[in-house]
Amino acid sequence: MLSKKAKYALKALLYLSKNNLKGVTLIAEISENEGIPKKFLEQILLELKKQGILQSKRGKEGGYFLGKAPSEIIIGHVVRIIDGPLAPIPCVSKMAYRRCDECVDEKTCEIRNLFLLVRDATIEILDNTTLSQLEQKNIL
Amino acid sequence: MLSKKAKYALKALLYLSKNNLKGVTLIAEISENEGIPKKFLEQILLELKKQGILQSKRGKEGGYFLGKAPSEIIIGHVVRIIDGPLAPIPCVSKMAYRRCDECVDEKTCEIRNLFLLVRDATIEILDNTTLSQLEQKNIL
DNA sequence: ATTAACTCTATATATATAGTAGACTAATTT
DNA sequence: AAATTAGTCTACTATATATATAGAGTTAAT
Repeated sequence: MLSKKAKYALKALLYLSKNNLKGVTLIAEISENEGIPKKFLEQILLELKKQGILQSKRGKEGGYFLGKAPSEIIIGHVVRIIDGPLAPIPCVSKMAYRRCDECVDEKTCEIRNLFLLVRDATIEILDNTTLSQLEQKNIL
Repeated sequence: MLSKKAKYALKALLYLSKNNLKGVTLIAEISENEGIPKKFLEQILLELKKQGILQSKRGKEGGYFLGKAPSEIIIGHVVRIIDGPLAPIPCVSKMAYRRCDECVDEKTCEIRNLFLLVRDATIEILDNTTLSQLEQKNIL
């Protein structure tokens, strides 16, 4: 499940990507144009900045801009920053593995082996899509 | 994300499938063997019964048993019964579609078009796996 | 000095998840 | 018929997560 927070993050990144040549962009501008609550968006952008996805300029004439090229920003990475692991259950997570309490033998757990496939399919898509590729998806 | 409830449901179905020839199985037995809280499991099995996945016999000598053959029980169906839609966002859901509040043009929404792929990949796996196939997954 | 804009921490509210409790109903055994 | 066993149903509670909101603090340009 993609949270609204993560969806907002992706919307903001798309907006920033489209406006990247113009220099910095205000949080308020993104908020208004994309319909995202401003104070909520502040937190999201700050987190993306701390993770190196974005950069910012403070004070008057300040704003946000991309921290790297759109072709270098991986969607899976962004979603993980905001929502945590992509894995549908903790026991199939690479980044935040956690054993199941009840599980006797993980290797033979049928449910785990099935949802490993789901994880792999999800990761395959999201870790192989960059922000610049995402921009192209506005046409079917 | 697969909830613990849905994982419990799948564990219970696997257990019932393995014991299907023996006749009925007690909730208490499944609970003890699979480490699932009994009263919680009651609710889960009841829901699966209402949806035709399971059948039960009440009173003394009663218990649960599969409502159809393991090869007829689709894992995607079970997960939907317990957790709701498989779609990662409501706007890509077939069974529980809901438009996004902020979305201007859904067809050109890049995020939607990307997560349609994720949905399709997930559905492809879960709707093409039956309970009998899941049983086979205990070997790698 | 003033203003604009990002930064940081705390708090609030709503919803979902996970689990518990107890009374009720049905079927079997004695 | 009574006792026992086992599923059925409804309500409740606790905790966590998601979705914000508030406000004081910091930085940089004019």
